[in-house]
Amino acid sequence: MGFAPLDPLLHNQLRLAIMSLLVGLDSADFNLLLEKTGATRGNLSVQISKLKEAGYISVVKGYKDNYPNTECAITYHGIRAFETYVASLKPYLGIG
Amino acid sequence: MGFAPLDPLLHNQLRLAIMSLLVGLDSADFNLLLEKTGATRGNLSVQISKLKEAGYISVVKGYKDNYPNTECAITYHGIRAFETYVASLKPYLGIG
DNA sequence: GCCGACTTGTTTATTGTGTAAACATGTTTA
DNA sequence: TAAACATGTTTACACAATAAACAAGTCGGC
Repeated sequence: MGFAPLDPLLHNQLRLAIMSLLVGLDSADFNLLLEKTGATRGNLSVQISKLKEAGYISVVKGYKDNYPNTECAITYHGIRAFETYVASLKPYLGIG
Repeated sequence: MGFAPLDPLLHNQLRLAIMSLLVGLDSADFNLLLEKTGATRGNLSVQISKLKEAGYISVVKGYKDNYPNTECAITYHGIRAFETYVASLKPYLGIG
């Protein structure tokens, strides 16, 4: 029962919250993530970029009611990474 | 089902591994932690200091077979913090 | 005894990361 | 048309993580 390395990208409160939401939601826009996570815009923007860069989420920029709108969705790769992270973390927590 | 803040002190791979071990072990010396975590000495030393500083663990320096020996044990405060962390983290992971 | 290798840990220095403040761009309202 | 608002992005700073360098003592051969 060793301690597996934890994906550093997911081992961050905000990025993990984003991924956790997207796993259950299929898709969410910037403002929904903002509301659900309680993050600042700046921080949310940065972390979305990192998740996108890693291919964990897809980001589509469009417009909604004339305003810019950023729609995020988790990718298959992201789901795999999230599941691996959760499994790797459990031994640390004394779970399962 | 919001996302509670995660104790930054515990939301770190090495410190979490140390705490996880100490929860189950009552007491462990520097070398045991070194072996079980796979960390470097420098890193382990730093993170032990931080956990001690927070009152999450107690550190007793003595000697074993003529060599310096650092014995670590989790405190009641540390157990509480660990349990709170685990409970706070679960919603992020989609657990219970 | 002395010198080099080993043991146990600490301190430091560098690199990276997290975050909020400042900024950019466009839209609505008065 | 000016002020306030909406949606993000960029940047700058402080903090954190880590390995390398260091310190202090111990053992073992000569």
